[in-house]
Amino acid sequence: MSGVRSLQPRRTPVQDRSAATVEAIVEAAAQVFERHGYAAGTTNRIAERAGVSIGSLYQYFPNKDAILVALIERHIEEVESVLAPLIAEFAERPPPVGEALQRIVHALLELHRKRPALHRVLFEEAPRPPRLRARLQRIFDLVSAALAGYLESRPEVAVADTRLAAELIVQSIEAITHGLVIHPRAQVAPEAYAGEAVTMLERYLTRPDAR
Amino acid sequence: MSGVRSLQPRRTPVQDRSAATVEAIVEAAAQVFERHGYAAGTTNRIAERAGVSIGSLYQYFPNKDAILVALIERHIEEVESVLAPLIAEFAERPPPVGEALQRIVHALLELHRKRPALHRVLFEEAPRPPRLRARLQRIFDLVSAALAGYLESRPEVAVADTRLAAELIVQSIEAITHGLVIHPRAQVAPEAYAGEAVTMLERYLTRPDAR
DNA sequence: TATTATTATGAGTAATAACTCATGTTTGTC
DNA sequence: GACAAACATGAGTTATTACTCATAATAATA
Repeated sequence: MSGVRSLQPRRTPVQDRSAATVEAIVEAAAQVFERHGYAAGTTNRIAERAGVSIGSLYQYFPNKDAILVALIERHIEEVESVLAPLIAEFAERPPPVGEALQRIVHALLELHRKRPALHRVLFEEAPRPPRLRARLQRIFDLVSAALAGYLESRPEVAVADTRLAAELIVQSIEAITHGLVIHPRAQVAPEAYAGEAVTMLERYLTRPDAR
Repeated sequence: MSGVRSLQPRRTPVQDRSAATVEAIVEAAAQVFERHGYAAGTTNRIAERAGVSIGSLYQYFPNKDAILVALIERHIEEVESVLAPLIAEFAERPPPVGEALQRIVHALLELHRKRPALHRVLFEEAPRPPRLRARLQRIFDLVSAALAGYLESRPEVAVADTRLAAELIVQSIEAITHGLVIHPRAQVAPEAYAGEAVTMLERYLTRPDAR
């Protein structure tokens, strides 16, 4: 469990049918982890669910962790594809703070609402290989830097340290959406909650004119 | 893995030496889970670490989950013992919002800083039995209600819905301290970060006088 | 001291699950 | 159609681990 094990595939798909096999395995893994968690999500179960023999699974994934990594990378790409256009737009035509926050929170909430149980497994229960941790860290830093730049560009923003503020906001949004989606509380509607979170962040960043 | 299994001990300690055995097992479990995680934290390892035979372990804990539950309950009691006096004091002599937030955040951060790795196992990696989930939910609701009452009592608080605000604040503090402690980022000092979080929450709750 | 209740022991069992490999099948190429 | 490369198979191996139980040691009690 502690040795350095490769996450590279044994064999890279060449023909279409093997590409389909790999895709089936990844999707099956998502469903199995979703239902059974990481520990009880056995490779045999994944293969069965994918309609593929256990041998085929190990043709393309050297071990169980490699399947997990494939799933996490998939999610990361999804997040990037959602955030990148927002960041680009905010750099070119910076909208008011309220609108910017609203759109970020909304986009992330939508994204995470799709498969909450799977998300819990990927980001809480399962072990996170170091290389992935580094990658997530890099993304976090990039997003924080972009947000800090945006905050600088807005006149209504009034905080002492935009860099620190950006880090706090990214962390807060991440933590709040995760918490909301992964550990839902019956009491509060997600929309009302998310709306209030936006209000909180907006009030933090801006002070009303003292006249 | 899905059946309803008792979490009650087989045998309740009567003599002092058996009480010491139980204590040794619980502490050993903390250390083993801390180092190896839940899945790889085997009962045999726990017994060995406790200097006790595996048979003794199963005299007092019917299964592995029961040990986990004992650890979580221990932590819950710790949290309660920290929050209860604060809540009581805030109800009697409500301090300014900034001070109240500061003290809550500081207290929770201190508490969670002690054993971050263990905390990750207890609250992210390991399965959470339903009964425990219900208990945590109840505590969350009680704390939120108390905080809402406090917010009502402070004139400088200016939010539309104190109940909603209280829920958001509790959730945010929980999420931020967990995130900070469990997934530390080298970039930012925890103190600066926590301080900024307090600022954020304070600005959210209060608006400067418009004169 | 004799008897009983409590506590401790640890080799052994049964179940599970990650992973292998020898063999068979399909596809592409000439 | 013949050959080779790619792909697929699944029974079996090996290792691990939660948990049991028959037995022994210690403490309380009469």
